[in-house]
Amino acid sequence: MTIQTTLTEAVQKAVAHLYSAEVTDKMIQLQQTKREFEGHLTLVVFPFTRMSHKKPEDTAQEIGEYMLANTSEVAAFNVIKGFLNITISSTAWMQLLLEVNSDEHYGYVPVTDASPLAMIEYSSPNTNKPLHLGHVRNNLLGSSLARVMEACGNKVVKTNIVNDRGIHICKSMLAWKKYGQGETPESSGKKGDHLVGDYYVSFDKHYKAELKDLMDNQQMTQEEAEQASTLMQEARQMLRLWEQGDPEVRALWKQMNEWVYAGFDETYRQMGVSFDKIYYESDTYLEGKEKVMEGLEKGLFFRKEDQSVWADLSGDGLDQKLLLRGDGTSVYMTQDIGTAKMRFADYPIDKMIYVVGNEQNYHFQVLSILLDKLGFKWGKDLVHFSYGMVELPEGKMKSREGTVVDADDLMADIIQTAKETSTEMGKLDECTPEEADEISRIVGMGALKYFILKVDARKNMTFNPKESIDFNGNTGPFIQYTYARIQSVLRKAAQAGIEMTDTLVLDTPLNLKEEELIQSIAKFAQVIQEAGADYNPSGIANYIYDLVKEYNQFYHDYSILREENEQIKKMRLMLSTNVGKIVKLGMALLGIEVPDRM
RNA sequence: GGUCUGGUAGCUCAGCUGGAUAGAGCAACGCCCUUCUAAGGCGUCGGUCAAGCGUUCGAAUCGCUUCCAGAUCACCA
Repeated sequence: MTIQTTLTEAVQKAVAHLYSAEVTDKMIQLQQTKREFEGHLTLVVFPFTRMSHKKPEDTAQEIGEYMLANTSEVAAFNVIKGFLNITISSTAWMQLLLEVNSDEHYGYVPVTDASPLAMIEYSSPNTNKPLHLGHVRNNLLGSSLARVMEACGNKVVKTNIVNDRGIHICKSMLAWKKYGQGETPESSGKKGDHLVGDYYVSFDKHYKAELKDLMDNQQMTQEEAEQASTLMQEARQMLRLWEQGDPEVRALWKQMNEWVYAGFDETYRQMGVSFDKIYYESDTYLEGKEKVMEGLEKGLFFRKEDQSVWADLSGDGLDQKLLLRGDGTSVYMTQDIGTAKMRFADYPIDKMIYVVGNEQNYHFQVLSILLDKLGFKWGKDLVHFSYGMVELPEGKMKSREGTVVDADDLMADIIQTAKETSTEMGKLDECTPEEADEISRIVGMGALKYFILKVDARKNMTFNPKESIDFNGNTGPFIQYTYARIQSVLRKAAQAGIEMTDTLVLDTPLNLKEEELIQSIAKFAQVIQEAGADYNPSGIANYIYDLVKEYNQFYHDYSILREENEQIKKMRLMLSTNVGKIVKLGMALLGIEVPDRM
């Protein structure tokens, strides 16, 4: 039972007793008291003036007096206008600290067999290009959300849908076949996904050259040239062969995809993300066709003259939507329906969450309606966790202009920068080279992840690869640094032979900063729930920063190990231990590691 | 044009189930390392919360209108 809920009930009792009126939880606004006033929690009494028929000040005074007399946690109160500032007793705070201290996973809701199952899809790469900055935001948000949902008491299945088929894949394959001379990741030393990506670019280059040639020398228009292009025709032919299951094409496809997956695995590992179940579009698109045909038979969809299949969503205020082309091939939507079908068969899904950029808001609106029509129980309230674009200072990333920030390069750069900075500050002087590398990795990745996750997911964000990553202020390293310092204090306490205890009785009251710190620590449970309800991890990031900043001020103002009163010293060590614990738990929800020293 | 997002300090962002004088960091300028890690702490400077109207005891927060920016409305994924 938190202090918040204790007080909420106390207020309800007070109002019932004083004014014989029922009050709902919603009407009770208990907020943290502003710094400039005395007290911990403030009750806004304006809503109760209607029941008391008295001035706000008098109402507050009466409620305050009643609570002081009847609630042991309330130590004092004062009234300013319509605000009742309540001071919680020192012993109540101490009790709360002990409670937090005794719970290794404070704030996490345990997952049981009866917990609902949430499936979270994220990443969703194409196999013809390496991952870039946009994918980084997607992966970090997705894996963080998965951890948050789990902490909120859901069974979680992390899933990935790989787009491994289509004309774009054939382009890479064709280019490799024509110009590759048997190049492999081993022979070139390139990462598999980069190697394949290079051939995708190579196709585009040759294709452009062919178009230019046709237009210049054959007097063709752009459109005619695109039709006449032998390269494009060959790519289309390759796609047809692929669909027919041609052994040679399939073998090449398999080979190149394996290279790509090996490359992706490395990127995922460095990013610290993983999946429980991976789906491939090459498996799901046929299922989608089947499901659509099923819907057609049931009369949910209709066929046009050219044999294409459509859904009429005008009843839902939307347009008609294509589900199968005239030649029977599938479109994006068909594949998503097929993927949903397979997932539904594999897991008892209660909630499906798609982590996909906001440019696809319309797509998911449609998908939700279609899945609902097709009888998926979670279709109607599927969650599209829609996040904003990552923009560069020059504007959007454009592959054609070469302004795409590659995920692997980005991570390597930031880790290198962390290493240089740490070395300059002499932080790595006493480390072995292996330790130095490990700390640099943790700090660099921490900076990157925190920078991206602290921003509200819905919003577009600006990312300056050169300047944005800072190690001071509201950053990952600042939080990691504070954590490392806490661990240092705890090590020194252990060396000094100070025993940690589970119980502690103080003969002197806590000071205000200590009480506020306990209050901030305890807020963690609420923050997790809010992040889960909003499907947005940014609140956790900002909370941890506030907590750490508050602890730093405390750390600066009060000595811990130098404190002479043994009981107070132990209490402060317990306080520090728990700040460290919350920071570690919170950062874990963001997928950020914290080092014991740095 | 329709629909959906967003607009808060020079910059990057918090705050949004309505509550007290709108907060951080960066940048700029001062101060603090003989004291538990200075990736730190303290201070100064910086705001018409895009604009207007409305709802009410009270609006950055809710509603309407306007302006600006982005996304989307494909037989692309």
